[in-house]
Amino acid sequence: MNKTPSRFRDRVYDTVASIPTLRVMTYGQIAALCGSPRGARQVGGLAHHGPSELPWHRVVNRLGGLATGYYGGKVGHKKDLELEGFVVSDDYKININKYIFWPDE
DNA sequence: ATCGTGACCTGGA
DNA sequence: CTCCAGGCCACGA
Repeated sequence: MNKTPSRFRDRVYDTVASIPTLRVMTYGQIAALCGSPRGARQVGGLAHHGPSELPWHRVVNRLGGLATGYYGGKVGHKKDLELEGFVVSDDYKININKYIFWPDE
């Protein structure tokens, strides 16, 4: 009996895990896909306590900026992105409109 | 069980 | 792009 435990956090995990390489998704985007267009805040909260197995480094804010609370700060986030092959600006931002990814694509 | 905090977003001006 | 305010869900103590 389990009724689909598809909770918000479970969907977020699945969505983040579905992000391919060299692609990024915004918190609001994931939140909207999970059913809460205003629950972006929670996405960040899940990222803080969420499973480290997921590629949280592929998740950025709508401005393409890096996460403030990331492990090591924006610097650590920038490093992980570059390790994946991303091109991060000197302002710790990425070409969001170029790396942004939607599941429909 | 409650309370507070958090890696944010949207909309209007 | 900036500034202001409200909202959402989950986790830790």
